[in-house]
Amino acid sequence: MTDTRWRPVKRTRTFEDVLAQIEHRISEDGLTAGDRLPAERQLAEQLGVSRSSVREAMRVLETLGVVSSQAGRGPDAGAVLVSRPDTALTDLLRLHLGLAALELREVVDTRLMIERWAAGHAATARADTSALTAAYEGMAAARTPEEFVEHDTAFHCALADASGNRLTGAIMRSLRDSMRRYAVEAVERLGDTTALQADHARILAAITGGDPGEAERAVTDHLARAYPSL
Amino acid sequence: MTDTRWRPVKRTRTFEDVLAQIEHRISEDGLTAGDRLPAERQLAEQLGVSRSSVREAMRVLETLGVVSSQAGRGPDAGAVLVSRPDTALTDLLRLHLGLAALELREVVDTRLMIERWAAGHAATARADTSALTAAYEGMAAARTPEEFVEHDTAFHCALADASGNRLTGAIMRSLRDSMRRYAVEAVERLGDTTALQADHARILAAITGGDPGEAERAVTDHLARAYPSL
DNA sequence: CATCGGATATGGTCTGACCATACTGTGGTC
DNA sequence: GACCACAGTATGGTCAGACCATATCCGATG
Repeated sequence: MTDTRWRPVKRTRTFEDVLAQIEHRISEDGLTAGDRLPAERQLAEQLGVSRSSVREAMRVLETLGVVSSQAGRGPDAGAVLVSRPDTALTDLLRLHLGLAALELREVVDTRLMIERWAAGHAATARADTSALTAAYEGMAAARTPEEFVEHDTAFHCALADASGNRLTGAIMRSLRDSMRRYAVEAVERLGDTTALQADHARILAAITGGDPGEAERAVTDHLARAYPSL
Repeated sequence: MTDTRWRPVKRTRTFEDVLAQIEHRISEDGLTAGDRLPAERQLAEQLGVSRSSVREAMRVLETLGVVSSQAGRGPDAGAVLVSRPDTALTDLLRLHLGLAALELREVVDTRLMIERWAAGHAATARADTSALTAAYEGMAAARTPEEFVEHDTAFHCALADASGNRLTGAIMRSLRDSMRRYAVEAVERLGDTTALQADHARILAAITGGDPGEAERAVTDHLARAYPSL
């Protein structure tokens, strides 16, 4: 009998092959954000596959925040490499929360972890606090819970960015975005937001004062107040 | 003249509409992992779009670790809802690292943050350490750097899982996977791994002993030894 | 020189076909 | 009745070709 004993466990799908090729090009040619990928039809011909398969690969890359497609003609058109992990992370968290595969508590705990860490780092590094201050002042003018949450989100994301680590910043933004609706509920339940604002002032002061320990404590107290049930 | 003044700012693409519909169904019907989605052709007919658009939406969901497609017939075939954020996160990190949009230092810092946090929580909760012990013993038998890194990864992922937070566990696994190649290089550069193993023993002891402070210190010291340049 | 309009390149969508895969049911065989 | 072989069929995976929408480019025209 002929050799039929092995057979690969799972056939790699064509679009996965396309993905591998593109990823290989990126690392091989040292492509970075701003560079353009060949057009879909051209890529399909180069790789000897149909345009559909190329398109499915593009969709994956777009989902991962690695390319951005633009129709039309000219230097801005076509598939351009970008680096936008935020939206990808947000989609990921939102969907898995919707699937009940993640609990809100896990998200909030992770947030607490990141914020404590970021606050400590920002204080140690005496980071630039202009973005933090701006968000803090915006909060004072907020009239509705939605508005408040919006500025609150900006404050906490600025805090994460102040740590100087883009990855934690991106995770933080995604965590906030995916739980926005719960944040609004929490603020409505609390009613009064003056205490939350005072917390922010304390965090800000600790960072500008360069006191990491106090900054971490302030963040911990703040989140304990915002999510008392957790 | 007819009303042409408005025009939506950006036309939503068909597959995005499909995505929104599917996501709506998930949250509305309370679908969870294990449930099946309609077949591609059927979904296309229901939504009044082509199968290509449905397929592109499926590709997105698959990329985000939310569905898994299987050809054939029967209860296991078709698009099944799953919850596998790990692979999605891994792909995301790997690609953005390849794009030089993230630096290794940021990844390692994030890892340090998670591991300290997880070790502290695991110690506080007196978590089950059987997985940790198994990985620790596997490490002793490792002959090559690759083998060592493999068991080392298992140890650190078990550590993250021991915190009881699936999100941090998933992030940890993705961080490790996306930087595997650098980990092997680091181990090769070090040569001797006995010190690293002693660190692991110390971490393990702190957790089983229920001492969060010591657990965090042990993790910090361990990573400082493994990545001295950072 | 400025402006307008067609040519063109690009992504987005649709249709219909075919293939590979894996279960389902049917019928025959023992 | 139990078992097995095989055709049927529902599913995802891929392909080819067409058409549309959009945005630039470029040449003709004033």
